[in-house]
Amino acid sequence: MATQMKELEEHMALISQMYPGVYTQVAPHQGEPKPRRRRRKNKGTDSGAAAAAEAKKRKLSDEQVRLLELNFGNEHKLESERKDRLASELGLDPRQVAVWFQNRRARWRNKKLEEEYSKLKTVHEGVVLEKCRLESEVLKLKEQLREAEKEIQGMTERIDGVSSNSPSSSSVLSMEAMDPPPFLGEFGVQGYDQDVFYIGQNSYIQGLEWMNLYM
DNA sequence: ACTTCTTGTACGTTACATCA
DNA sequence: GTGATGTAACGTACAAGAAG
Repeated sequence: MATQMKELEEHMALISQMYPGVYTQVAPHQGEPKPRRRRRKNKGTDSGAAAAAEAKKRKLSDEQVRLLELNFGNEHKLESERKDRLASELGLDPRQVAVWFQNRRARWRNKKLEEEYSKLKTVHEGVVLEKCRLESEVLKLKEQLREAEKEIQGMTERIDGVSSNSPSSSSVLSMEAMDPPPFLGEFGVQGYDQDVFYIGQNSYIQGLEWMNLYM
């Protein structure tokens, strides 16, 4: 929970960087939140007709919303001069215009957060996929390595068998005779007959074929 | 420098309208 | 009729700037 809050704060900080002047208050409220005062209900306080008339007024007309949206599109911040001008153009109270902008900014931020979230989610899914692919590659390569080591061992044993039959050549080829074991320069081929370490080219290619699936 | 006031903002919440 | 959703409006905390 604390981590989620931290992530959210970081996210909001990011948005404030991306859209300066729109989200300016980054600092979270510290300590225990003070209890909020409950707003009393209107029901029963007014006469029925007055309440109905009041209720009718609540929703802004399509034209009012259209103009407000147009203004919001131009600039998310609302200077008092613009607020007053808009209010008189729309026949609204300046307070209503201010509230509309507040709520509109909140909706905009939420939408932005959702967009950011889905972008990050997509990236994350890609990364997870790549991780799986790399892990599978590691497994394949390990398998190849085991095969190669087995083959080397087999060949070493064959060489040993041969050398024990002809002692004159043992000093040249026996791996045990060398300490440390000759991993033979950088790639372990120097000093050996190329045929001794030959691994069929096809087996290597087959081993890499799976990679093409991802290319 | 300090306090106080004003204004604007984010955020959380409430009340109401609308729709399935 | 009812629950879900959208939104206008409100209450609160906070920051910044102006004024005294």
